[in-house]
This record gives sequence, C-alpha cells and structure tokens, in this order.
Amino acid sequence: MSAGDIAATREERRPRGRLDKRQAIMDAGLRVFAREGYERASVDAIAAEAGVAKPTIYNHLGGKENLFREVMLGLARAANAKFLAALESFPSDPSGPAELREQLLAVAPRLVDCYHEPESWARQRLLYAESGRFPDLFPAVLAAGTGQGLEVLAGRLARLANAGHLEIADPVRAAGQFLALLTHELPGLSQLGERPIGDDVLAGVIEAGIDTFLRAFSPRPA
Amino acid sequence: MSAGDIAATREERRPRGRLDKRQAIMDAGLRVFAREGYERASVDAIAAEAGVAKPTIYNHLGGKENLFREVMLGLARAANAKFLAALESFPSDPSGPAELREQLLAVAPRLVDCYHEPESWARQRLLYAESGRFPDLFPAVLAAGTGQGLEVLAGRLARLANAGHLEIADPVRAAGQFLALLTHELPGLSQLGERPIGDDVLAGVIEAGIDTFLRAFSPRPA
Amino acid sequence: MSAGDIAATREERRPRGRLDKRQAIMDAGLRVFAREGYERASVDAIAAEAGVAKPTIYNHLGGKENLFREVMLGLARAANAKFLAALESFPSDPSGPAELREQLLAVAPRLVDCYHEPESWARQRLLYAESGRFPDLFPAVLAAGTGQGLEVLAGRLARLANAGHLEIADPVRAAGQFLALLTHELPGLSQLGERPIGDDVLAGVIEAGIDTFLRAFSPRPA
Amino acid sequence: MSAGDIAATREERRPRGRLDKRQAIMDAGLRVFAREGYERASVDAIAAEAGVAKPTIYNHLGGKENLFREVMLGLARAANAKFLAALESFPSDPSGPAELREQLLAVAPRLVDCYHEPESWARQRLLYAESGRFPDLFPAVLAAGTGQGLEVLAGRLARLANAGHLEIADPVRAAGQFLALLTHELPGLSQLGERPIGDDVLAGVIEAGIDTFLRAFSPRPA
DNA sequence: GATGAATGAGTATTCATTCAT
DNA sequence: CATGAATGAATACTCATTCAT
Repeated sequence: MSAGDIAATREERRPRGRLDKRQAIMDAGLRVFAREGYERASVDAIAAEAGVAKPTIYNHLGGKENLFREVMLGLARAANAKFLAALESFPSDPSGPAELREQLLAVAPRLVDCYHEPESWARQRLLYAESGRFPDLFPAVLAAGTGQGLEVLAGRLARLANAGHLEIADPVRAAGQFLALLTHELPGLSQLGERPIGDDVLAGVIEAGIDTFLRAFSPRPA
Repeated sequence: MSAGDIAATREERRPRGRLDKRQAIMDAGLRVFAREGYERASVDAIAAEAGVAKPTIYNHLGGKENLFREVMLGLARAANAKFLAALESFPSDPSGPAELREQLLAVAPRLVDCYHEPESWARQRLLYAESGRFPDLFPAVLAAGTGQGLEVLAGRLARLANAGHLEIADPVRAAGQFLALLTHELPGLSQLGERPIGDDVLAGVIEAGIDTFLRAFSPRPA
Repeated sequence: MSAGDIAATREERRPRGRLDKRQAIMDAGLRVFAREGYERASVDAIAAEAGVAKPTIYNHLGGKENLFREVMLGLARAANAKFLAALESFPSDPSGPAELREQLLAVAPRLVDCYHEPESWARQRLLYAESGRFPDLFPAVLAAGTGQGLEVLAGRLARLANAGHLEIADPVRAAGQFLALLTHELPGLSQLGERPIGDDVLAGVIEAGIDTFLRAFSPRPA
Repeated sequence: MSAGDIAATREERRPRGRLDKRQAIMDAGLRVFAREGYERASVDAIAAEAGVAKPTIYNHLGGKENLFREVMLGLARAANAKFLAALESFPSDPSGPAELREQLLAVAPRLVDCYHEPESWARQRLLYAESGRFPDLFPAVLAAGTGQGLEVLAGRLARLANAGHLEIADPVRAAGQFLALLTHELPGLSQLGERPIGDDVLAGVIEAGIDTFLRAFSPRPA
C-alpha cells in the first residue's frame, strides 16, 4: 500500500508491470531480510522469492544496500501510518477519570499492536543489527516512523492536560513514558517477536502500564 | 600474576606460548562482533585482533558460532555483575520520601550506566540481530544477565514497600517499569549507543523517570 | 559447428561467453583428477585448467562431488563405446581354427587397448581409490561401462560356440576369462599405466593369452 | 607380527613400550588409511586411533608419507607370507590328473583368500590410488609382496610340468594366468571388497578357473 | 527491460607439522 | 620420550555484481 503509493507518485504513467515488480521485490526483500538478516540475505534468494531475475533487482533498486534502505523506510512509513490510525479517535473528550481510563484501555492495545506485529519486530531487529553499517538509517527510520507518532501522541496527551484530565509537564516525555510503560515487557515476553503472547498476559501488561501512568499523571487534590 | 610474569619472560623471546589466549580471543571477538556484526565479523579479523593464528581460535573455542555464544554469555555475566554491584547499597532504610528520592537519584545513574555502556549496546544489538539464528541465545542471555538483576531490584522495591515507603502490588512488574522509565529514551538519544549523551540530558531523563515512578508508587494519603 | 563459429567470433573479443564451458570443465576435471586423485585435486586447479572461473564450475556441475561423478560416468561411457566399436566386426564366421585364431589376434589388441589407454588407467585408479567415498560409483561405472562390453563379448563367443568353433559352457564367464588372460599382466608391465609397454611385449602377452584361451575352449576330438 | 619382527631386528634392546607404540601406530595407520584413503586420513585420527599423541607419530615414523610407506610395505610382506604359507604343501606329487585337480581345488581357495581378505583390498586400493603420488611404491610393494609369490607358484607349476602332469612353456606366465583365472571376477563380485561373496559363488569361480586352466595346460594326447 | 551466464573477492574450516615443556 | 598448544598453508564453497544478449 504505502510503498505502492510512493512508487505511484514517482512513476504514474508507467505500465502496471513495472510497479508490480518493484513492489514484489520490496516485499520479497522484507521477508528475506527479516528471516535471515541483512548479511545472510542473498540477492539470489530475494530474486527467487520475488519471482524475478537477479539483474532486475539491480535495475529497479540499484543493489542490495539501497534495497535494504527502501525496505526499512517502507516499514517505517507503514508503521507510522498504522500508529496514527490507531490514535485517530483518541481522545474523545472524556467526562472524567473513569472514562479517560476506558479510552486509554481502548487505544492502548492498538498502539501496542504496532510494536508487536511481525513487521515491527523485523524493523526493530534489523535496525539494531545494521545501525553500525548504515549510520543514517536510524535517524531516517525514526523520522519516517515512530518519531512522528510520538509527537502526535504527545499532542493528544497535552490536549488532555489542557482539559484538566492529566497533569503533565513535558508532554513528549510523558508520551515516551506512556509507551515505555506499555511496551517494556514485550521483548522479554515474546522473545523479540519469536513467540506469541497470550491475550490475557498482554491485557495485564497493558492495564498495569495504564494504571501506573494514570497514578503518576492524574491531577492531585490540592 | 606469576603466570603473567612467566608469560612475559617467554613473550620476550617468542610470542608462541599459550598464555591467556582464550581470553584474548574472546576480547577480540567481542570487539569485532560489536563492530561488524556476527556475519560480517570474519574469523580472520578476530584472529588478527587477538594476535593469534586462526586455528588457535578453533582449538580454544571450537568455531565462530561457539565463540559468539561465549562472548554473549560473557557479556551477560559481566553486565549482571555490574548491575548487582550498583544495587548493593540500595536501599539503606530511608527516613522519608525525600531521602528515598535521594537514594533513587543516587542509584539510578549507576543502573542506567549498565544500559548505556558500550558493552551493553553491543550485547543488545547483537542479541536483537542474531536471535533468529541463535534462538537459544535470548533466553540464555536473559538468564545469565538482566533477568537476575530485575528480580533483585524487585526485591529491593518490595523491601521499600514493606517499610511503607512505596505502594507496590507486583514488585517484579514495578521494577520493570522503573527501569523502563529510566532507560526508554536511551536508544533515541544515543542512536543505539553510537553517540554520547550529555550528562545534563541524562540527568534530566533520570530525574523525570524517578519522579514519574515516585508519583505512581508513593503511598497515597487515606 | 555453427555454434562453434559463433562462439569463436565472440571469443576473439572476450572469453566470457558460455560456449562449451561444461565440456571444458569436464575435460579439465578428468585431467586433474587423473593426475592428483580426487582429494588432492583442487577446484581451483580444475578451474584454472579449464580456463573458467571457479563459480562457473559450481553453476554448471554443482560441486566437486558431482563433477567427479560426471567425469567418471563420461569415462565409462567412452570406454564402453570404444570397446563395442572394437568388437563390431568380430567374429566374421571363421572357416576353421586357424582363421578363428587370426580373428582373435586381430581383435584382441583393440580390446587390450581399451584397458591400456590413459583414460582407462585413470578410470580404474580413481575407481579403486574412491569407491569407499562414493559407494554408488562402482556399480554405476560398471553398468555404463565394462559391464555392457563383457556381455556383448559373451554373445560373440556364444555365436562361435553355436557354430562349433568353441566349446563353452558359460559364455559370460568365458568372456571374463578371455579378458583376464589378455589383460592380467598389464598392471605389472605398465606400473598401473605409468610406463609404456613395448609393442612386442604386448603382442607376446596377447598371443599367450589367446593360445591359452584356445587350448582351453577349442572343441576336443571325440 | 611381521612388522613387529622387522622392528625388533632394528631395535632389539629397546624397552618393550617403544615397539608396542610403533606397532600400534602402524595398525592404526592401516585402519585409517584403508577407511579414508591417504589424503583424507588425518594424522590426528591416526594418533587418536593409536592412542598416542600426534608428535609421537613423527618421532617414531617421521611423518605421514613415511608412515604410509611403512604401512604399505608391511601389508605387502604380510600378504606375501600368507601366500607362501598357502603354497607350502603344494603340490605333493599327484598320482594323476584327478588327484592334481584335487590338489588345485584344495590350494586355490587359500590363494584366492589372499586376494579377498580386507587387507588385500586395502593394499590394492591404496596402491591404485596413490601410485601417482608415490611412484616408487608400486615396484616396492610388488617386490616385497605378490611378485615373490608369483615366482614361487611358477616354480611349483614347473615342477608339475617336469613330472609330466602339465604342459607349460613359460611357467611364470602360466602362474599369472592361473591367478588371473582364479581372481578376475573378485572385483566385480565383491565391489572392490565392500561386499562379501557367497561361499558357493566363490567355489564356482574357483572351480571354473581351475577347469579352464587344466583344459589349457593338461598334456595332450599325441 | 529482463535475463542466463560468468566472475573476483571473500568465507569458515581443516591439516601436517613443529615448538616448548 | 611424550605431549599440549600453536601455526601457515590450503580447501570447498558462496556472494554481490556485471556483461552480452
């Protein structure tokens, strides 16, 4: 989707086949990179999985390094889009603390899901793995991905603070703490995404995170 | 000591004796793995950096895979030791909330340092990068490393709760949240360890984390 | 033919086209295997002798083991063809014992030559050397090579027996004995193919073998 | 045995352990060489199988090449001894053709056994395999082994010819033909020693060989 | 534009041999 | 004398990349 759109804006009048191939290559690249890591992923394997010949990858994407960058940016954009979509209807002017908690309990699983889907683990792991070799990747992925979401979330929290529902000094930092409270157990529980987490376990983690957050940021009686 | 001296007298004439080649190899392995990642790290490079011949690596450690495992477990053990050392004198029976905050402000930088030193970044990144290829690594490293520290920290928090200084339902989870609040900004601020973080910035992060933690877990007035 | 010409025109400019690289590799493989044995033969040496790059060998033949198998089967097929060709015009209905002897003296050197040419020694020695490592090789080479020839020869001897020129109970066994009588001295005389055998010596061996065979299998007077 | 004797003549007054080790190494060498071939046989494996440290092999036998030569010569000598022992009581002045045939039928299996025991196959295969690398090996093994036996057998046949039991022009050649008739099917039947041959099959081969030999070399009626 | 074929560079691993003890 | 430890050299194989079609 997102990668398709991006390509479309660049080459709108191209025959359909070209775009399909580019997208097929990027999809295959993601799968193979996620499965094998950057170094172990062979261009041969990606070409086979994409159903194209090897030189086609070089024609379309210029080589392994650039393909990797494109794949990572695609992942970041997709993750950001999903994160923003999850935030879309949050918050909707809660009447009091109980309703705020309800709204947090409703939105949090969708946010957590952004960190727990396979693409997120792949992005995270490849980012950790290859930041040394691709020093520009981390900032770029942050800018195209999680970074934006964090700021939008900060805005929503600020809105709640302005309405008197929360007491927040630094909304961006609070947003980060909120996400940290929601997600900090995920790596351990899922073994970096290699095992599913039981729904009840996940719900418990989320509820505990929200409660800690609310205890910390609810307005204090004077 | 004596072994070191003996080796030294031997080294003067011919650098072939056995010495602590094993340790030299593991040190070099850590450096090269951290710098290049597992796949890109060549046994040649490790041998060169350790100052030994390549077969010596195979004699002592059996091959690249096992060397990697040993390096990672070594990192985990060292990190655990450092973490436990940081916790040693915490808490020391605070008289009230202000002193508790002081003690937290004192211990937190030492804990955060465990997550921000180069070895920790290397361990983290290699773990993320290679958990697919070494599925047993993540649990093993957790067991030998951070996992223990977390439980010990939980015990300390439980002690504070028993003394009435904190209100904690699930100490292990609270310990995780505490560490998450302290460390969640580190990856972004340091670009996964590739840039130093200013002391003041770090202090701000730590203080914010502690304050959020205290607001969330301080006993409420009845 | 035409392919050869085309390739030639290409070769003039750049030796990279595909041509009969496969055949060149197999020829070089035979030479190097024969010279060095399977283990000592290095793929590097074969590639150099074939005038191709090493990976080309892997592209065309999949690896050292398979190349060896192909070389051996090629040798077996070629030897079989030569053996059958030698037998083609034997026997041609001899009028009596003297003419039968003439015909045997005529065909025998061509048969013996099948056992004394360099390719035969190479095949034999590699087969003996590597039958442990390639247990399926001996039966395969036998089936594609000498085995067939033996049966055809047996048929020709049976024809002579039917015509009353020989007295043969078991033609296949008699064929084997015939070949054994012709060839049993070859390994010793030629030091397993490493030295030429004088023509007169060879002729003596052949004549002695034929005479023994004829004395054993000529019809007895009632 | 034989190898032990030889060593004894060289180092009669050495302590027993030294000879034992040398013999253990040679035994292990034979096993490993036979199993793996010369190139694939590692000195490590031989040392392990002999229960000694690697340098001990170099002390006692000077290296892999020389060990191989010694092993091969030992095999040849042992084979020769066995062959001569088999011939010891042959022939014992037969009264007529029938008794001659009996005596041949009695001695032939013992001779054939010399070609069909595992050590013989090992010797044969290693000789074929490594004659290129050890050009002096084939003549040396022949001289120490089969060559002698052939000449002795020739003498026995000559004795029979002198007594009028056989008609032999060239005894050495006849001896070779005799052995060839007895053994030519062994490689095919046993797949170069990798499969056992049924007793009945072997008896049939032997009988057929003897009968052909006798038909060829029995005195003709004038 | 897509491809089959080819390649130069680089990988982990093993081996025969030799010191120093 | 026997050994544990070390090494230089060599091996099979793989990969990202690029021609020529």
